[in-house]
Amino acid sequence: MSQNKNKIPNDFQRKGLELINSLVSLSESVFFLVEPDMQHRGAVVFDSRSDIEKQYTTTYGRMDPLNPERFSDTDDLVVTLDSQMAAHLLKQTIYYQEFMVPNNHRYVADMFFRHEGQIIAVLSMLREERLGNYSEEELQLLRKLQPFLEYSLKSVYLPKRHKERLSIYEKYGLTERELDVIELLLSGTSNKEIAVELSLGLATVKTHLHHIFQKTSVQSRSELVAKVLLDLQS
Amino acid sequence: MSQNKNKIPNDFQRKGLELINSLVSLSESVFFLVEPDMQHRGAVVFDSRSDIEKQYTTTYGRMDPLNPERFSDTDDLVVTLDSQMAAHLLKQTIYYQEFMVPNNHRYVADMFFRHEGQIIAVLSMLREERLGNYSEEELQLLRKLQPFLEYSLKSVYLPKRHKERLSIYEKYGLTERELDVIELLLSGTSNKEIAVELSLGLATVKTHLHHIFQKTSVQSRSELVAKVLLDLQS
DNA sequence: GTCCGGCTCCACCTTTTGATGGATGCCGGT
DNA sequence: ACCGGCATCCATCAAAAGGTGGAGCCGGAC
Repeated sequence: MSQNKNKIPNDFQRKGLELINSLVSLSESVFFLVEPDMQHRGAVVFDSRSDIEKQYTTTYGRMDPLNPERFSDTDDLVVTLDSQMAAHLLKQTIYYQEFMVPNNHRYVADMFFRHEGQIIAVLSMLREERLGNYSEEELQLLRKLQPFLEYSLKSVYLPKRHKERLSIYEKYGLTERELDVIELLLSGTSNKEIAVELSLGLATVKTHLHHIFQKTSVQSRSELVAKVLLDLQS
Repeated sequence: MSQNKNKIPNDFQRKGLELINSLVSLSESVFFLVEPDMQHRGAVVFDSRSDIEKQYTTTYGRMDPLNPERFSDTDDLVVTLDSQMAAHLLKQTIYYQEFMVPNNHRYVADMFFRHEGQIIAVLSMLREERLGNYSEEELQLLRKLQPFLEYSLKSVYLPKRHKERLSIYEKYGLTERELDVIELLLSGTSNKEIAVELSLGLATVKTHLHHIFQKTSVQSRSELVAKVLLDLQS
């Protein structure tokens, strides 16, 4: 229904999705970052129920024929599911039966973004049956879009994110993990959501948070958000 | 001990206090706005326990010989307590005995800021006995500082505050009272503190907040802070 | 090897927040 | 005179957040 219901920053991902969706018909699309350890991060979903992403992350991601781990060594810009596997074989897989069918997906194309050979982000485009498969023209268009998106991602978004983490680190001496937590916190994410996003226990999130509160001398998450957001913009 | 422990924006007040404290010796100082209904608002305290301000607001403010209500019709820039009342009389007052003595205050000078004849803010300067009374030279210095502080207050800080309220109002259609609440919320204030600051019941704060959440479509205060703060800076 | 910091998790508890469904008085417009 | 929006307040409940004092594991420093 509505555009999406996602976290506040990640503007880059949202704008990118808007662009793609304005150029090709999709029933759904997802833009996520890939950490060096291949964990997905900060998924922004366009036009979709949000629990689908959790499903994917927890259970089905590892079965995905388009899992970015399988494309680290290639230099494909855009890959369709059907190019990887014959339709009749695909339809026999658990991945197709238990994940794609229930979510009404039939055709998939993934756009990969790389840095020094490593995949750092993926823009996943999903179509239900009635939209038909991606045409060669559409794939060509997508492949032309990829370089600029990759350029922006690497020259604008990632440096900005890195700069913010660095700035917080320098000011408050937070550890890497605490920075992961505060980054999500600053976009208004709840403890439970942070736990899911970082694959942590709720207790662990609270512990990190407690340390963050001490290091920044605040008494609550909203005071923290207010304080740090003002720090960052000045 | 530490500089102060106050709410995040109010930078103007803090900077003003820093200036004053760098020029004259004070044991404590407070900068607050005065609403049209003469309620004090957004007090920023320099070097002090913070509950003193609550004490003043709830109980002793109305007895204060330097209460701004008494100076609406004057054009005094800086007024000392001793200029209003002979020392031996002052020492007999409940205000002196129950408020000033326990808080270790002896000398007071208030700097008033007016707009169209109405007092809109007060910078209150407090000294313990050992610092001695304000000298005529110090008062002259303070009277020279007043015009620039008043200029900055009226030309920079208040318009900025007004602009922010207006911008939030236009975007989300909040009511006046809801704007009061969100303003404090955005500086990381808890519900209880908001209730005290606005002289409201906790229940009322929650009600306003609930309405704000609906109008801004967020599910929690920290998400609201993140969202609105980003709105404002862009 | 030992020690320490960082990361993870746990149980237990209190406080705060948020949701719900009321109630009242006020004011301004129709 | 009535209605709607606003502001105020209430009780009750559930969920989330936060504090405390642990524990185990790891990897690097000493």
